[in-house]
Amino acid sequence: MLTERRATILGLVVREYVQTAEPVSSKALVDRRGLDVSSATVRNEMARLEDEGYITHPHTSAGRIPSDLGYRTYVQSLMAEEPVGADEQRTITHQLHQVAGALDEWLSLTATILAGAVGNVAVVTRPRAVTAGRLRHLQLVELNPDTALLVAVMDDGRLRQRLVPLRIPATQAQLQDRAARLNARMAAIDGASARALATEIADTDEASIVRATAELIEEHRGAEETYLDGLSRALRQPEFADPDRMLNAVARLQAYRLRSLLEGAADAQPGETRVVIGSELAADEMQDWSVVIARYGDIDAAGTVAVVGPTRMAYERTIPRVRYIASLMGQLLRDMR
Amino acid sequence: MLTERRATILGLVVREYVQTAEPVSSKALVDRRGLDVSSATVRNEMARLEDEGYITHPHTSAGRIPSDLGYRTYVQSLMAEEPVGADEQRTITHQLHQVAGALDEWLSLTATILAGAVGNVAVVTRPRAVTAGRLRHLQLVELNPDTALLVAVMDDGRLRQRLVPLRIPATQAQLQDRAARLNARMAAIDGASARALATEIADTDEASIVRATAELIEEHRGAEETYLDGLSRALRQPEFADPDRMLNAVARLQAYRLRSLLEGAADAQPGETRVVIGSELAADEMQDWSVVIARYGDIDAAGTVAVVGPTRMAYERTIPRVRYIASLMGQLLRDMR
DNA sequence: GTTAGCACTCTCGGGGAGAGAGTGCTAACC
DNA sequence: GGTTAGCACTCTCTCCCCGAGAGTGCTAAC
Repeated sequence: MLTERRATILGLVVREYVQTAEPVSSKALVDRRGLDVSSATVRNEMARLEDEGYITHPHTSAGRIPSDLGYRTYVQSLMAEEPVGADEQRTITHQLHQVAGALDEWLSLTATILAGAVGNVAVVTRPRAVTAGRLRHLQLVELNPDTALLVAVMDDGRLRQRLVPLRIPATQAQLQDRAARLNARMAAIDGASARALATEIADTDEASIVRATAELIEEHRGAEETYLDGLSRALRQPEFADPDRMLNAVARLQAYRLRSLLEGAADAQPGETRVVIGSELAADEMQDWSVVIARYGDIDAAGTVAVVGPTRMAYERTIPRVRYIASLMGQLLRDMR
Repeated sequence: MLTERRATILGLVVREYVQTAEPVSSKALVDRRGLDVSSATVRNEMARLEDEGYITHPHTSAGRIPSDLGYRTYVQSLMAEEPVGADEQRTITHQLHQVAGALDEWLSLTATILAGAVGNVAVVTRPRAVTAGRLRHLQLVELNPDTALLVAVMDDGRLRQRLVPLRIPATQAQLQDRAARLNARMAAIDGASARALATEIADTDEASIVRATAELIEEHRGAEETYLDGLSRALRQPEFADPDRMLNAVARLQAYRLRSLLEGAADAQPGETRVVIGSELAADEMQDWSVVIARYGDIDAAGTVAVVGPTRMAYERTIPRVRYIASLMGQLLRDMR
């Protein structure tokens, strides 16, 4: 059972370790954290905490390090969140409004801001419709008489483009007409229906346009765009002092591998912030990592904001900042509509 | 003066050092590279080569390392390019054709392929029109009665989008008309003219659409999209065994810093491959790096392909591979039109 | 239950010492 | 005169040892 005093000590161990990255000794807690018991008492309590699995030992004569369970307990019940101060809020919103207009720049900027605020790697995914994969609108632009550029606007506001060769040359006006006709038949169509429609159409060029659209819709369903920043900052943390570990970290934070980390929050509601610590992560090779993750948006479209870093992470700072940025993004997304 | 024998020795030193990443001793050259003179003779020649600045010494009792001048001489006159074999060509073209259709995926794939082929970081930029910054076509899509999505197709085939709020609600049909009208007035317009045009227009909504278009055109002029891959592979090279150096490398290969490296080839012709070695790079902090760079495309639109890595680079492999990929991309680009 | 005291353990950094690798030079050789 | 064997010399690299220091766990006293 975690008595009040042991809980206090566990909290102090976590805080001290997060700050210094050194194993925490009983003496350090008494001296630097103002515990009013002796170091011997702390040692006894630490031994209990270790028995119960909250902290560990790198070796006999070293201080204590929180275990995943220790961090989990800390996050769940010991930690006091450090609110995002008024100044910091102002700075963040100010930075965020620098690029209003282009969604992709905005997302990449958000990753940069969040990474800066928490000193770790930040990941932001582009908002996607939950139902994602329907066409909102298509356009045809003449590039030359034999080729049209097909531009598909998807229901989440993203664009996809493809070149379509034309058997029969067409002018821009003709393409416009054709696009209008197709839009009428393909309102909010999904990939499968578009593919079915393509087979019914007699006109070769029109069929190939519809087929290309179907492909674009299907491609689009699977694609998740992620924006990442803060890698080189995060690598300065002492856990990566060893070149092998650093190399591992770089290799593992390639965008396409992040997907599995972010999946854990696919079912989270906007407003909810999740923390996944060390061994709680499904990926075996990420046992030293934690992820703080939130969804933003609403039923129409939602994306993910996350911070990824070593388990030794300032959770009390990171969690409210991820939550704050997620709520800001939700708001901005609503404003955009 | 570089006698024939000294040139041979210099070439061997470069090859051996590139392969082993260890300072090259006189004995190693005789034993492993089959020179038919004694190691003492090689030592004499090496001393001369060092006087002339082609190689250096990390310390008294260590072997020799090529200097930047040594590499330069090697690349310029000693090296025999290692051609891209038929198998390798087939593999590359096969991979490249996997994603024909979507330009951005194609570029990112190209970076991956090139990085794999040379074992270093590869960078590819999206082709841009030399005259870049003219509008090809604009489209308006209704999102809701008060907001339209402005999609601009630029003369290099890239898309830019922006939300435009509407004072007076409009239907898709009305937007279509308006787009057609504006396209007629704004054919191949550049940013400045578009901006001027905006002031002449009375209709508030139309003026704001034109203004937004002007902004998109101007944004577009400056933006260079770069695709990068191979970082974690390159970091495995022994020059990054030291964590500080590795960290530096990661920090420096952020896309936005690469721009200055690639600028050196802005005036290169497609087909030409340039090599910039160590101190020849303008950036002081990149003295240990080399860049092999080529332009691809033609007068209408051109982009850059480059490999970035330590000066100890297999130039004879890298150069032909960069050239080959660049020529392939030029070809594919032509096919797309 | 708390604490002082103390033996014990483990790490970390510094200091040789020795091995090994290479060079530069000299003198002999072809 | 170029080439080479031989050798002294230099420098690095690795291993090992040792002492200092940090911390713990336990015991006995409070």
